[in-house]
Amino acid sequence: MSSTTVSTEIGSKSERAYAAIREKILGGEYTPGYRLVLAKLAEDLGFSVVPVREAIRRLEAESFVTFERNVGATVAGIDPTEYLYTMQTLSIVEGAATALSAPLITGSDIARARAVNAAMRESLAHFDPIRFTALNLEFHSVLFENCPNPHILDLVHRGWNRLQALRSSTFNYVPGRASESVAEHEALLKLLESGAGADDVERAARAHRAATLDAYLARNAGGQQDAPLHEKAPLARSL
Amino acid sequence: MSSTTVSTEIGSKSERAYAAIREKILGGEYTPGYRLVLAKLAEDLGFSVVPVREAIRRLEAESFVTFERNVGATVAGIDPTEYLYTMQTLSIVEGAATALSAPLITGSDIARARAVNAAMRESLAHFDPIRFTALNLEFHSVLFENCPNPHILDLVHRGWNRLQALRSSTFNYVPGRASESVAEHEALLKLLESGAGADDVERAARAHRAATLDAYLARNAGGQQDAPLHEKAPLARSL
DNA sequence: AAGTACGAAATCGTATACGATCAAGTTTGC
DNA sequence: GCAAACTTGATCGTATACGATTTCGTACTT
Repeated sequence: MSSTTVSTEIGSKSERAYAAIREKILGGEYTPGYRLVLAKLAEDLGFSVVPVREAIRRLEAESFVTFERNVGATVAGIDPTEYLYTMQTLSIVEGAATALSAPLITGSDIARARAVNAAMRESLAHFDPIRFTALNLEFHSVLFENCPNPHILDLVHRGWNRLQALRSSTFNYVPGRASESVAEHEALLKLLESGAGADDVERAARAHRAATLDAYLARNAGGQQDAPLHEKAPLARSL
Repeated sequence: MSSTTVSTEIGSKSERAYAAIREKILGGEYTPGYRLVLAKLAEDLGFSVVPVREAIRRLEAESFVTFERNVGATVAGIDPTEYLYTMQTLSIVEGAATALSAPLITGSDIARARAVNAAMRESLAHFDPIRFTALNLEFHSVLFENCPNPHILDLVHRGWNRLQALRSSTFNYVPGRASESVAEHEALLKLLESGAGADDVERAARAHRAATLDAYLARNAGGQQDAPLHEKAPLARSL
């Protein structure tokens, strides 16, 4: 990243520290469980502890790290329950955002989404999950970014960030689900082209995400420690 | 000066500063537009500027104040557009929370809600809008607090906080709407007693909030500066 | 008289220092 | 040998100080 940040560094040090730490978490340099020590971070990043502390508190608010008083911060880990909560919440807010976007979507938007979906199918054939995940975000972005309510849009972005923080692309991988997803994308586009009502769009968008979650839950049900998730599984399907 | 850290005081100073400032905003001591100067706040509260700054940043994240670099924080004001965004977002997340709570609700929950609703009707007869607003939160809390997804519940709480920060109880007052609201509450309770499905509960909960928003929009449409809100009005009804 | 340049006051942003608190390892008493 | 109390090391929490930035008033120019 950084794309040649010119000599005049933009933003306050708190903001730069936030961005830097966030990148290192998402980039995998700081793996879940890694302890983020203020003094060490400040040393590494070249800042003082105060802006680093502010960055950490912000990352805590966005659930990238957990924070314990007088103990410190650790990178948030992969937790099946958290994954379920996040996916369910995202199914709700993203469904709403997509429905609110639908009336404003243009033909060229749909064309672009269709091109992205084609690229997804291709990346699937080449076994490139990284690219697939990136394209998946791009596809859905086209569908929800026209949402005229910035609060809802913000919640959607937070949800996607959280999924990234959970490393869901490798975490929730379920064989066969990816190709299903591509097919559902095409169905979604057809629905939008047909000028369907907001309710139908919302339902379809929710169902799409719920299907991914269900696939994950179904796989885990066959696994070993299935008690806690089974108990909450109905939540995934109820909406 | 903090030579004797009295054990009665709990939480870090940042947290206490946050709580104190938040109370003063909600209590009306700091009205919208009021400039929150770090040094002055620190003086008033008896803390140093660092924890106060942290508190301010947190309040900013929750939209209680707006913050501008090198300028400072001001208490967020009443903005019809923000009100619309907040109500619409709340209709979505609260609708979902209520629907997810519905299967877990007990008979005594419903009895309590009904009692609260009776008190609302009474406070309406005595022209006590403060009490009415407080009871309204209590009523809805009974309906959504069983939501097993803490992320969604958190979003609902943020929405209600935001409404408080906007002072919606006086801001959005529409004659006649309050009594309608009480009637809709009873209908909601009957729906829950009938064991309706999650979809129906969600729709009803959304419609209840959308009706309040609609009443506000309808009143404002007859007002003076109606252009910007009219443009966004369809959003309110679409979900 | 209006607009601009400049300077002083106000305020935020961050560095540094030190006290407070917690976890863990070590000693002591039984 | 084991448990409880103590010591120690690491880390956070906050106060204070100072530099950076913006704002606003004032004088100067046109």
